[in-house]
Amino acid sequence: MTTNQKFNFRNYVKNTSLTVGVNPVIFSVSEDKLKVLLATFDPRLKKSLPGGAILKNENADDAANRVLQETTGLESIFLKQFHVFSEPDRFSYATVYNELHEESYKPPEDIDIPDRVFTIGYFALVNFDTVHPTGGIINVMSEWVDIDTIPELMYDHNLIIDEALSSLRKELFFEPIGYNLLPEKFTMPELQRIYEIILDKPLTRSNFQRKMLNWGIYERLGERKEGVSHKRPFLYRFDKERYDKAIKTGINFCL
Amino acid sequence: MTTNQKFNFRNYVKNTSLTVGVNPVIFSVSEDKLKVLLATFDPRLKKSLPGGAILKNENADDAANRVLQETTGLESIFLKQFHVFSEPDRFSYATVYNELHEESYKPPEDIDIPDRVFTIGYFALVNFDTVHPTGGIINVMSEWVDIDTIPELMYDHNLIIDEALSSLRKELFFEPIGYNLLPEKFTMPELQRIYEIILDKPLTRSNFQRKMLNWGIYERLGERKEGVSHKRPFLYRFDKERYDKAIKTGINFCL
DNA sequence: TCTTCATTGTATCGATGTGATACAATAAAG
DNA sequence: CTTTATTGTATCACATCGATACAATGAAGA
Repeated sequence: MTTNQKFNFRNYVKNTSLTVGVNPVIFSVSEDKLKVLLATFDPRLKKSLPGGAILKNENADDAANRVLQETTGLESIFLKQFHVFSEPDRFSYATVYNELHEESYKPPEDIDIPDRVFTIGYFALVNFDTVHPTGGIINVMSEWVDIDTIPELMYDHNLIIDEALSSLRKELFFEPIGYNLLPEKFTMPELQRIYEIILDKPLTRSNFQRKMLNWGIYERLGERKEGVSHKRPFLYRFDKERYDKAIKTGINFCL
Repeated sequence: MTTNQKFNFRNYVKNTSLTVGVNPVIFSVSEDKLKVLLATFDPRLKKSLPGGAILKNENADDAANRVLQETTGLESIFLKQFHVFSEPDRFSYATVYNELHEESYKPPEDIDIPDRVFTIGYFALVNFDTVHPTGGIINVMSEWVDIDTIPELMYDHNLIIDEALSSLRKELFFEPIGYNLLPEKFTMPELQRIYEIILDKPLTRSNFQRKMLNWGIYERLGERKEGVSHKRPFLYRFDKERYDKAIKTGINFCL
């Protein structure tokens, strides 16, 4: 235990102009593909993730939920913070202006433009069919893009998506979150496709079904799926009560 | 794909005075207990985690490493970001001044004091014996405290420690990080105690040993531990090459 | 020197879980 | 009525797991 010089506020280097924002990576599955919602800020620029600054009275989760709501119209869906991106030069409005080929960049004098922006990465899971993408507040429009064909994005947003996907895969080991990508009622084969698409590898059908049933967190409904040209699969629903009970007795969701 | 109003910088609410910092939760094991390094900023105040602001040319990892170095003298040890704490009112210098019972708080006029501080939580694993705690730059001193007897801390630092411990436990499933708490050469019973202490539950000795050997990431050295009044256990060392190989072929580190 | 005692390395047993395969049931399409 | 694709479930061989047993060992104590 050693004693040091006394703290002095002057030792802090103040970042003169700083913003902290959020960037949700919004995943969905459609047409057998994992998709991410990308935003267009200006058609002349590269695409980017949806995002926004954290406002005065918000915490980070509030901000992420707000951006999600603005962008997808959805509330209270699966949303999880996964990483902060903090490189000093990760963000600069000068870059944006240069890409717009506006005459040499000079910051507007009556507006505060941050020198530095931290962003907190979130990943969200939504059911494709319930979303009607809008541009939110700050973007012109947004659209779903296959995870395999993501173009070069603004700032470090390609990195953010990579990290989001790997965090999503990790999270599958701790929480059975796949059902968030499906409608309320779903079949086992549908759930299996979700896992196969996220993990990008095939799973054995009978073993997958056995494991899901053993978890005991899905309620088999009386009905079966209609309109299929073969044996009709059962419909299931995620059962929060059974899930809580399973958690208490200690279950692991490894595949 | 819908079109929205054009982005306007004025829609951003600028946080007039903002700091982003880091708070490493530094874990070690000693005397069969999991310990956390706590700092004292002023003896009249509650204790807190070590921490500091992210400087102009640093990213978050740089800052966390710097604080760790300032506090423990150690470099390049296990350090991992786990969560951002962002409540609007989580931090206020006014509170600090009030606790000091200084006459009604008035911010110093020549110094920038942030209205709001975000902090990025890190957890670190260090070998107790190699650390000689100092107060770092901003604290008077620091000391090890048992995880079971953490007192009420400043700000939201109790919450940060709780989250750090649960993140540490999660991480054990993905990476065999326990050895970071031990000296370079260690025995299997020593490693088992680390896991038992972190997970706070007993493990069966023979099965633990079998599993560790099956992972094939620890090299058994020729020597055995000396000076024990019973059969001398083998010494092992974490083998980075074997670890990388095991990762490639896909291993899971569940206990 | 001999005995005691705590601890370690390893083998083994039955129970449980896993991957792979098989097969009957079923519902629309032809 | 047959064909075809898919589903629910059973089963087999094998791996892994928890629990127990036991010989080996090295210092401490008699």
